Amino acid sequence: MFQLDVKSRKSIYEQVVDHLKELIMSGSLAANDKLPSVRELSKEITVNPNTVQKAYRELERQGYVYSITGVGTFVEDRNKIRPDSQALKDAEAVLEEAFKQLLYLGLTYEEACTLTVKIMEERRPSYDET
Amino acid sequence: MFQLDVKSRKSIYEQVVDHLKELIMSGSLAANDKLPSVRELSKEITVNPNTVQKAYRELERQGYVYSITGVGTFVEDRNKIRPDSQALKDAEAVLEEAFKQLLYLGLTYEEACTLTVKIMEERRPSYDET
DNA sequence: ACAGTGTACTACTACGCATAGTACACTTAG
DNA sequence: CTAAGTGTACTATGCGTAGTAGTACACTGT
Repeated sequence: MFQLDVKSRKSIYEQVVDHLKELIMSGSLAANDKLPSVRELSKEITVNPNTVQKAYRELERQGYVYSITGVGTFVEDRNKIRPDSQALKDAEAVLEEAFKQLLYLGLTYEEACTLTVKIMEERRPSYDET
Repeated sequence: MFQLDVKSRKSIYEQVVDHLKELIMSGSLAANDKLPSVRELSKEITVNPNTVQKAYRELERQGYVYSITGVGTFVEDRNKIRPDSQALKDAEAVLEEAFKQLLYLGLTYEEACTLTVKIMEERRPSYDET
């Protein structure tokens, strides 16, 4: 389903959350698709079932999936996912921080902007709109 | 000198590093300015001297300051600071990740771009070039 | 009935952060 | 020279989080 990066500063469950978010928001996983069960995915990516469950719980909390006891975990309709205002603020802060880091490294303002625009351009075709 | 955010996910020494980087790269601290001593700064922001020393050591490793035993720690000429290629790659990765997070939240590509540009604009006048 | 599912615990380990304390070499001011 | 202040380098300890391991229970569908 996806690969984990052991060298990442991100914890495993965070990586799982982000990977699944990407699959959902890019349309690779359609609404009401069934995710692998906690035990199944844990075997596939060789981590503890608890770690996967923690990721699923977080995804449900944020509204990306819904779970039915005894049945499975399913993808929420991505058109129903509205930007949570607090999460958006957090994401903005991370973005601003990242941009500042470029300046701290010694790049000029113009260089940093050029680089940022380049990164945005590279993400352009990946996300189709409905 | 600056304030710490106890609620931040960032560790204290990382916050110290980033704050000092900002002061250096923005010109608030001039080349060869003396930083507070390890013990002095630790008292001011009420943290352990070891924590401040860890931050100073990291800043020296990255080339932002230089230390002289028995004398103090001083600001490096910010024009001499060249973007370290590995650090630049890391910063790019963080930036890309942050941009992706905007899309995961349900923003359209255009909305995410607009927001990013806005954040860039807000940082424009802060950094004077030499 | 049974297998598979989500869910919820406890216990344990490993690791990084931060604190606390000590020590040493060096420099500068007196 | 002496003393205070500086950077530097350790050890030890407490703490929180992540991850693993194991178990248990309620529910669903065949």
